[in-house]
Amino acid sequence: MASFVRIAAASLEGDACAVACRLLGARLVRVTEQGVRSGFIVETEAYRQGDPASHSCRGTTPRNHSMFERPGIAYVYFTYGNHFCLNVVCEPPGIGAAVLLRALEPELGKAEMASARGGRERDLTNGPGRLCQALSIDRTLDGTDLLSSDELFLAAGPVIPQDAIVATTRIGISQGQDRPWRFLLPANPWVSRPLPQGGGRLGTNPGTTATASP
DNA sequence: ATACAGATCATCT
DNA sequence: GATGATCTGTATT
Repeated sequence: MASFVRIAAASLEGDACAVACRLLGARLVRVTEQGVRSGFIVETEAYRQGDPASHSCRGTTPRNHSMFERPGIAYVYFTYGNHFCLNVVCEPPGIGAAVLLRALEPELGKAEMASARGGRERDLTNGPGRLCQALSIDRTLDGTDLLSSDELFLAAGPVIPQDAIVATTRIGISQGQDRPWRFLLPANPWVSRPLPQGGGRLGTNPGTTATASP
């Protein structure tokens, strides 16, 4: 059994954009009877308090109540009649802010991911619905504490330099389209889609490239 | 390469 | 009845 170093609670607390950047490079780990599946987070989106694109912006419902829980809680929602998406809550209870995990670079358990999902290897985890299917994440995991759970948790990964991160506008929303709150590692082949025009690096060294692999 | 319909359900008007 | 933090298969440039 692989050993993982859990990520510090403090790294999940704070502004959703900051946490979204901090989560890049971290591992998402899923443990079932099938074994261990894990991947490096290579793409995230921030959904903040008062954000018109966020499920939290019109208050709690039975669907989204876990988004108003404490940092480190998983918000898993069902959408478009077919798909689940996984978020990490990042603000104190009652605020309603979270980071959507949009793409992973597969690490362990690729065969189990493929059997859970089918399709091409390249499409295993490059999208929020796909990664949930590959890791067998559904609404039964809504509300899971990603800091303490043994079946779904976050673990440390390689440190990603700020200048390897690009911020772009978010995907699939109709409100708040101007906000550049999608964060990705543009050199990594597992992102859900290539850079649109208008993305900007956060750091100061535009020549740098990086992948999430250690 | 892009463009669409269809799946199928929680939530809102 | 419409919309949506999506993905797939099929059709067309």
